[in-house]
Amino acid sequence: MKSRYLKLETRKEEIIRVAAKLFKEKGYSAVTMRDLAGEMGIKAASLYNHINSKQDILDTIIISLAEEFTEGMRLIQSSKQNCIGKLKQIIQLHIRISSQNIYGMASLNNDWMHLKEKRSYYKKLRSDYEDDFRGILKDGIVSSEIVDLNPEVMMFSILTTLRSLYIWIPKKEDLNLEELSSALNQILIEGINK
Amino acid sequence: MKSRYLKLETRKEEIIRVAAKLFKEKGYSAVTMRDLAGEMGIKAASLYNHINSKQDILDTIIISLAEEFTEGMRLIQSSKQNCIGKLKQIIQLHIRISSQNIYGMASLNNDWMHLKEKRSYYKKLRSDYEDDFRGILKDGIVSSEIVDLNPEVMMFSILTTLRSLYIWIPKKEDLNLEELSSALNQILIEGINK
DNA sequence: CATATAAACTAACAATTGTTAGTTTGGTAA
DNA sequence: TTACCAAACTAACAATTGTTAGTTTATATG
Repeated sequence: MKSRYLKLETRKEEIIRVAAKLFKEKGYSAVTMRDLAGEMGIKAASLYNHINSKQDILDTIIISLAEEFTEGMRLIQSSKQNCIGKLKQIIQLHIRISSQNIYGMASLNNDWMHLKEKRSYYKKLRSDYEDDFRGILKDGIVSSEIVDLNPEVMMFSILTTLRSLYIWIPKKEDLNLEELSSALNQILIEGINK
Repeated sequence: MKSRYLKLETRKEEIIRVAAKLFKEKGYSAVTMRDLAGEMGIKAASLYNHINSKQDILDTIIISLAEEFTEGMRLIQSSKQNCIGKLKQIIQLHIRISSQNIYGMASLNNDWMHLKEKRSYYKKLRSDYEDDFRGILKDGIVSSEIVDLNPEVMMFSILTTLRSLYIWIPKKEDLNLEELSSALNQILIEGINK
């Protein structure tokens, strides 16, 4: 048996990574198994030695990311911080996950509707995440940490910005993640901070 | 000849409108001409009495919207206002166009990569738009109207929020556009306003 | 009535799709 | 050597794709 213990990435993981890159460029539906195989330097049929189906690749990409966000939010919720502190941690969370998985984030944002069995599970995770986010904002309003504006609009504004980081981070290699984090903290938070 | 003078919408326009709705739900690539025909209550081949190709539908949806944004920015630029005034008008512009064409905005955001001959033209329009936007922010920094933060991050934050309005507006029928406009003005502008 | 036209239809096409079956290759372990 | 196995291959499939050709239907105009 070929030893994988020293290897960083299995062949399967490599396929999923390359698939995510193609999905970002053209979207899940427009990427064919022959496109993916071509990018891997093999024939389409050979992919099936490693993966079960095209659908499976998408499921893996999206669900693993969604669960990562869920786990991140869980940790933030369980920490004893005020509203602003939690918001800053959410920004950090999005920057970290997005920068580590630029390609996958595109699928998470744009191709979740092509999930099948996993679709309702994904929607549950997303909905719970937004509920937590909204809760943090509402607490902040009650405790007068943030301005008393429609929490739905505040969440929408912050969250869509964070969800789009994957589009933007790769274009700005000169700006490091520390600077980005600092700038976003100011722009997104100070704005709603009393 | 059947009189169209009194009609609000030609059959072609109806097809394009329905197509945009389907494109929003599943993305351009995943929508088949049979899907579209089914939604119109006719057979796929019948669509071709009205439209030239599937590609043509996408081109029409995206380019007309992109040109609408370009024209809007042109008017804002030619008006004699300060930075903040222009930013508020940009917010208005996005709310107006997005609310009038919820479905088309999805294609503009997610399916532009499936343009063919029109792709470079689209990218030119978008790039020019962003240059104008950036210019307004830079002027605002020089004139001390807005805080001296990375204009790229500021533009990214505001613009991604505005570009995602189409996702969000239809879910919030209780919130009228006046309220939305007012809330966004506060959240997006006051935040960067000194 | 005769004609024209908008707008639907049926039938079919060539290409492309995801996937399967069965086979070959090359390296590793016994 | 021998056996094994991961990972590639060729060939093919049934279904689906966008689109074309030719025809029918219904309505409106002269």
